[in-house]
Amino acid sequence: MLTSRFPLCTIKETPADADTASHRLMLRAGMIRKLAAGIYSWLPLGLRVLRKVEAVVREEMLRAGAVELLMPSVQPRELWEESGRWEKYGHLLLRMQDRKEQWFCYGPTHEEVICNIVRNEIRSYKQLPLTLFQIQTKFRDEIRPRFGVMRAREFVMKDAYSFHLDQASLDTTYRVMYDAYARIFTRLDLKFRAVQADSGDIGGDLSHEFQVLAESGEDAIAFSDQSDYAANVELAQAAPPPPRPPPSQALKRVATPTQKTIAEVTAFLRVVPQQCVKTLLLRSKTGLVALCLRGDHELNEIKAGKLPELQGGWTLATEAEVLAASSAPVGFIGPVGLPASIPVIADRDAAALADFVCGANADRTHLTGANWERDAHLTRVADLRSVVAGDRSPDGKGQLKIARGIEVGHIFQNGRKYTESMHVGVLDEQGKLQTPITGCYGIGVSRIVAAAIEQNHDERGIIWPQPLAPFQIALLPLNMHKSPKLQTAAQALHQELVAAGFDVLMDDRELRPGPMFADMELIGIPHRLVLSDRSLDAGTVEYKGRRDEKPQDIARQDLSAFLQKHLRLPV
RNA sequence: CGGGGUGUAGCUCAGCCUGGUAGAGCACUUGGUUCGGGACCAAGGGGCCGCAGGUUCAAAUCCUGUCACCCCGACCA
Repeated sequence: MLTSRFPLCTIKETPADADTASHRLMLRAGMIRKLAAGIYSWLPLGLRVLRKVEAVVREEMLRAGAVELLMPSVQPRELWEESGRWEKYGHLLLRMQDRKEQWFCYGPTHEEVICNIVRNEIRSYKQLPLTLFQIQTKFRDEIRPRFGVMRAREFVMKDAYSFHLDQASLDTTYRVMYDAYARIFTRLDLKFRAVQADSGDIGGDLSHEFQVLAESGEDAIAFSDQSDYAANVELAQAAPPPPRPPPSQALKRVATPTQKTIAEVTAFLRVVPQQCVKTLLLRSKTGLVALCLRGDHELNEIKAGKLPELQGGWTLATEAEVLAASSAPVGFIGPVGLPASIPVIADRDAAALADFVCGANADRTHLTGANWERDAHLTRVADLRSVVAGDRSPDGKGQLKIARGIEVGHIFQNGRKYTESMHVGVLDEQGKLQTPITGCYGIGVSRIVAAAIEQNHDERGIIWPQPLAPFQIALLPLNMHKSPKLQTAAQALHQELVAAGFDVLMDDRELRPGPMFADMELIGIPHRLVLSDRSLDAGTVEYKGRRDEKPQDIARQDLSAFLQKHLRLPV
């Protein structure tokens, strides 16, 4: 490919509304352009990268036994009403009407459509298990799109759905997909972790996320430094604390005239936050609920949401409700002496404390030497808190560390959630109608492009991992327009490289060397060959890897062997 | 949805307070010089100042409305 025929669209200045490295570099390198909030065009250069990701994903899905199909991006309302998600999906669903005023949505995901296909086309257990996938543009009307294509409203996703008659079959496919995902991200040269995850609104039981490790990631993941335990912090558990020691102190009231927060109380009473219990009053559908946490821990709202007492949603109690229930303002609530009608649920670590400090349910007063059972009723113990770095891993091996990640893949087992509501049925060996169980498996194809850049860039631009690079080799003949013999040599080398199967971009613009080098480094082509009259006379070609400090001269006759050795042929 | 901000040339922005013929740098075109790390000189092209009303002899500038976009939060596979 010649730069004179391939619009590079690079820009020197940093665009105003680019917040992260990948967003900035994708705009500067001319990969994408914004059309509206969270909606981007893929320019030729960006599309080449997107296609490379797709190719790897497609190849590995096919290798894993999945079958490709393509479903519509626009879907009728009726289908979504069957699953109940026309209402439930909320504002994330982009709705629209056709000329007959029939309602449609732009598909944010395709469970409904795939179930519709399977229920119409698959009749017999002999056709199962079946895994279908597509690579498709999706639209989710995110409240706040940001970071370019990382959290866009319109994005490219690979989604796969598997159908099974029994759990063992689903487990097998789930494992196959897990392995295929690991192979995909390994092939793309990304540093990633597979982590246990919350299945969220998709619903279901078992779920793993594939997180590309990056400082700018929106998710926090916890992993053991000595085992392969890894989980999203939404879900991660710490090892349970040792049993509670017996009480050794008497309960004592202390005046805390102005101290409301844990930090103020611990400073005033000269105790550590680990010896305090903080109490949160929540308003649930059925009444007030008190949750107790150790002073240095934070409530994990996803874990809390799974408590039976909080089914159907909850909010923090208002100041008035707190005052009415505990006869103390916010800041002085504690588990001792709360009305019996309020269940007290303590996090495991809070429940393991003896002789702790807590609010006294009286204005400007705290308690020291408080103990569960003796002083405070304990309805139940649960895991309620978010893990912190340094917690012991739940498998007993090592300590948890916390890193940030970009979610690029998510696999779920979702039971019969969709097949039941969508009335998918197949006949089993006995001729009995069975509702299949399903798994679903997503990969954020366009997000991977951004994630790869987050992991691979420097101050000059992108540094593509070879499998993602839009071109493998940048061929730069310096001042070629001045030298007919250089022109001839450059064209010959270009053709030779193309014939050898490499993706080559030759810069035939009449540019000075500086801008040429800068452009090729910005767009991140991993290998650079420079030809000049000087090198021609010396019978060499200059080679420099994108990460190399210095270029090296390769004898012209050795070049082919050199490249075969250092470059992988494109997929 | 709440709070804050911005809309002026392809990009980054000045001009607005204090109304009076539309600006700079970068990018682009042409000519010349330069030529291994984002050159220089000269000459050009390019803007209904987001949109709609209003005030005024006169509006990018003041007023009202509206739309879009950005940031923080809430929210969110």
